[in-house]
Amino acid sequence: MARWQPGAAERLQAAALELYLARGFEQTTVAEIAQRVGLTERTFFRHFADKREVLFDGQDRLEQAFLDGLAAAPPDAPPLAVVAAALTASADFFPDERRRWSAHRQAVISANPSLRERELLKLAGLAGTLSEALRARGVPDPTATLAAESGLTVFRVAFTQWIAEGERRSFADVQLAVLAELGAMAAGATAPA
Amino acid sequence: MARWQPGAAERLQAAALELYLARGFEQTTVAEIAQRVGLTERTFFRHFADKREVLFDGQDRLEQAFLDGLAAAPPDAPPLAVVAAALTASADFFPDERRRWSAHRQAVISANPSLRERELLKLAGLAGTLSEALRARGVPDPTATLAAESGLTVFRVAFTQWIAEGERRSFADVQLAVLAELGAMAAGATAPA
DNA sequence: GTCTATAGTGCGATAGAC
DNA sequence: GTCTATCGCACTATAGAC
Repeated sequence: MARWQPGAAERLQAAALELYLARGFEQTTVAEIAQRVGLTERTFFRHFADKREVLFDGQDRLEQAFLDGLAAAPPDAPPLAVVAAALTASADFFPDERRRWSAHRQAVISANPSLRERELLKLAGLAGTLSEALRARGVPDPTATLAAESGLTVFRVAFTQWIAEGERRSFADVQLAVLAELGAMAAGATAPA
Repeated sequence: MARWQPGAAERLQAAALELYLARGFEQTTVAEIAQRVGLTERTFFRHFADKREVLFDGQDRLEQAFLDGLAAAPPDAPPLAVVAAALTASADFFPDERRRWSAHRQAVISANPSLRERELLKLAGLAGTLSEALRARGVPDPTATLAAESGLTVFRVAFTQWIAEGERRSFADVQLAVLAELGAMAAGATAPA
């Protein structure tokens, strides 16, 4: 028999989310999380940089999905269309089966300012990656940054709606609807009478 | 003579920014900041919730400026135009004399992820306030959220440009240029060929 | 795997302003 | 007397150093 069970990181994540949900983020100590899966505090910090980080992984894969979708867009597509392609590619990460889990995780995050901070930093990182990729395609600043940030805004708004009570549409569908709404809003403000 | 000098919070802020700039945020202890202005650690935490917060105040006044500008927009203005009015009102907070100081402060923040997190939380708070105000004007979601978030994106991009080396335009001018660029980008993506 | 610095909190005491 | 700013001390947990 193995000296330690495999999947330490995954077990720590599961235990952390449970405890954060049950008694709140601040009321949960790292020692408790580690103990629950038979590990030590020290081991927790070997896997995750800090107590918050345990809720934010898989970000790399989401980022890669964005980049893949972006790369698949036609070379001459306008910036916002390129971003839309990236967003579409990300929809695979949010199948209907994941909706409940996403809602739980989001509830924990939304309830704690320090977790909100970390979430915003991660999303800002995604926006930075996207705008960087746009610049690599030849889109100049500030257009690249504006397009990337707008894309992330669509992503966030769509995600919030997707996990809302009673929402039935797929993440992809919600995202398309929000994207259309963004276009309408921008057109409404710029269209001459 | 008074037992304590007035303006404790202001003195703590000044000392904190100096030390953060000189030796870095993490390398500076709260005890050092407090000692430098003749106060104790405990008093620092009476004025600021945590070590980061000392760099983020006056946020309330900026928020109020946004709201005032927003309230001054005509009732039938489209959402993004209302947001533009709020942005314009905020320009008073960034006169040319403040450009250098803003750049220094931003350098400290940008150099530290934990400060970036706090900054993003504050900006998200502003966006939340704006979208709330739009909803109060009768703008439905998700348009209200999209307009508010887009406005903050413009604000952030403009601010970054305003403090960039060699930039001479006023904050108001930069912001207008970015706003126009956002309109062009949105139009470019939605306009049929 | 242990040891330690530091952030941050709770409660109480003190000293001045009014 | 009340109110408020400050300080002192004990304490926990995070996070990093050794």
